[in-house]
Amino acid sequence: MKRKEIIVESATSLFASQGFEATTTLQIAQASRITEPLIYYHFGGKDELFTHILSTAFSLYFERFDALPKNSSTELERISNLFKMHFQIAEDSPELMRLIVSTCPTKLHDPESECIKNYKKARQALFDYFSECLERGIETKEFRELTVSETAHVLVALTNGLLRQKIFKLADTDRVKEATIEFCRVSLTRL
Amino acid sequence: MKRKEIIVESATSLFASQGFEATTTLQIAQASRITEPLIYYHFGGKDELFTHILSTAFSLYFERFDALPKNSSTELERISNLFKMHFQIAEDSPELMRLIVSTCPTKLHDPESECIKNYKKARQALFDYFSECLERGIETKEFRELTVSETAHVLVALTNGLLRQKIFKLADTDRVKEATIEFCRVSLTRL
Amino acid sequence: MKRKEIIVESATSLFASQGFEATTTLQIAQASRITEPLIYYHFGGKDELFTHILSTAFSLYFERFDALPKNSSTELERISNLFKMHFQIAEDSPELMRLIVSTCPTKLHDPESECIKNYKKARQALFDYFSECLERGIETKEFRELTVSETAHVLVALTNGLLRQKIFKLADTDRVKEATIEFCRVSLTRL
Amino acid sequence: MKRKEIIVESATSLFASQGFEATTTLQIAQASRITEPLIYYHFGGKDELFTHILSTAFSLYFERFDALPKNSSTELERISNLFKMHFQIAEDSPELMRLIVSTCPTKLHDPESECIKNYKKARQALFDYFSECLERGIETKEFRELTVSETAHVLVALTNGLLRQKIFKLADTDRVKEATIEFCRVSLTRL
DNA sequence: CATGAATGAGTATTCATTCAT
DNA sequence: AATGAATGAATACTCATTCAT
Repeated sequence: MKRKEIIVESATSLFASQGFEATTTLQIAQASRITEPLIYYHFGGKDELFTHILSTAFSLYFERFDALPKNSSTELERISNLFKMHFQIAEDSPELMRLIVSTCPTKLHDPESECIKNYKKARQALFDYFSECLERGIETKEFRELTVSETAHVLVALTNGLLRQKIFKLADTDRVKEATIEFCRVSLTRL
Repeated sequence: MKRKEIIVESATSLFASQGFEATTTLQIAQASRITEPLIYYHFGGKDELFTHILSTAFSLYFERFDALPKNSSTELERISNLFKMHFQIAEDSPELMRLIVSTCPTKLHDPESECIKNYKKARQALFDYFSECLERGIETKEFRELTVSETAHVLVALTNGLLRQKIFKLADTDRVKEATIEFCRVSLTRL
Repeated sequence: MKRKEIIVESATSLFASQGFEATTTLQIAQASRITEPLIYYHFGGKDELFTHILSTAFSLYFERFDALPKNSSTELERISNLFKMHFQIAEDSPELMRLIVSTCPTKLHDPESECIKNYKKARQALFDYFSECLERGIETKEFRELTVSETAHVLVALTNGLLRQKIFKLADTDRVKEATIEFCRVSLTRL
Repeated sequence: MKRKEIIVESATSLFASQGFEATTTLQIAQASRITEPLIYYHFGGKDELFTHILSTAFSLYFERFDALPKNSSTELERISNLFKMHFQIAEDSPELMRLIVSTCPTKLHDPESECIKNYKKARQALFDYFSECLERGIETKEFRELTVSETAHVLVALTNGLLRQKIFKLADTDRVKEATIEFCRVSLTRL
């Protein structure tokens, strides 16, 4: 593996576990078994390195998001797909996801940061996805009558809560995944 | 207001918006219009001050939690009460709640920290509360047959997700509150 | 002597002999027998410390300039006074003068710097002083007919050249002072 | 133009405007559109590059100095020639001259440096030239009786002051040149 | 209760320089 | 002749903390 990639890996791991501020360039250098200036040579600085990693994380997230099947036999299946995708991405790239869910809030005071822009974009994508599913589901009588926007917000919150639970290993997730889908199925479908 | 209290207020605000690491004792001192040594006189240091504030935050949380009515006519109402309590506390003490939800994850690597202990304790309390409600509800046929533990985890995740949504002002929350309760009502109760 | 003053002294000496860029905060700290952060406590940084010293130097210069007797029996005496003043100030405060003549040019590319502003102000004062002397001298027939502005520029250049000669100890200055006055006397007066 | 020459040009410009210390090899490389190691390939390092440029500057200076006509009808003309030569060289090679007059003083603390050696050599040449002119002029009664050595120092100072004035564009120089020669003519020649 | 002065230990960053290719 | 990658040594500056008063 190239040294540039090693730096990214070490830094991702450190940022994810300690946060941006608590991670020093020296720690990154030592974890990568290189010297500090090389970080500057390849990435220009701590901030840029962080931004680089974060944009990788978001790219991965949006990639997975876009790869979701556009059409399914039922809207419940599409909702279920989204939940599963989140469980999966948290399993595949726990550190990158952790970076997103736990480091971004620290930077919320700067609404111009790439971090926050992507964070909001992701939230919006989630909201739009759920809204569309709900609307279509109601139209086709798959779902009961419900307030689309509000319920979409509930589902977004649920998704985020579950993602955190998984990332921070706060609960056995496999069976929770089933329960989540069942929970939503009952709530959304007519009977 | 006493200077000691002023320090606590300024520090809470700074810690909540910037995080622990990014907040300096100088910032706290300037925001409080006092000098740095006074922080040491009153609290012994930055860590102690943070711990002090955080324990206040958790005290407040557990206080509200314990103040929830033990008995209600229905278990759904008890669940509803818990949601409402979270919406309320996020409204009353946004900074303290923000401190809990966004600063604690940064400290997760140190499982011995007071922060993490309380965080897990709070999660457990939430889980136990939901578990009890679900069990009782199933017993009394108020709720349908469902897997208690898993569903409790779903409800915990939902609660956390909603709390974040409220704290970071990511959605209009009043109507989301109603939608949440309705969402759960339909999912949990028998038809 | 207070530590703050010690820092100023050491820094002046180092800046004067090595220039701004080549002088490090560590050198200043060691020469002052204090630690680096104290420089930041008292002066805010290397730049501010330099600016502080430089403004002291210019204050001293303008003070001496303003203290020159406004009226003399002859204009030649006034010109002579100005030369003597420069020889004197270079003798009394060689380091401060050295700072002005050798460090300012390095900063010429930033025309907004306090350094350059003062440098130009000093040049202008010199030019105005000589111009006035020449004008009056011509009026009273003390001096021959000559082009005031151009000759003033010559005298300014001469002053600067002499100041440098003295500061950098490039010539025995006592007798040069006499020769300078004599040189100008012959050139300016009629016969 | 060869890359080696481009480096010299860029470096000259940067050294002249910012000084030696404030100029980095990276700046030179970027200004030359080459990479840093090439500087080392061609010149061995920053110091050597600087020395190379400086010796070019002094070569140019001494060349012009030596090219001055050895004999003239009057000594005043020879003095005038020297002044004119300085005005001319400052016009032809402002950056090289600027390097000499403003960078050398920074290095004065190291009397062994090539820079200082040349600087003193140039001063001495100037002094000798003026001394010879004055001596001969007195002998031939072209000049009045005056103290040769001291007056030579005055003329050296004047030359330096004028050179600076020109280099740093502090005065309109064409008419100052005339005034300088006239100023000296009146002062030196018998009535 | 409060502060001015002071510092040890870091912290991100820069710079001249080297080396393998 | 030229460069991408890499580094040792330094550099300005920060921070939590202490202490005498």
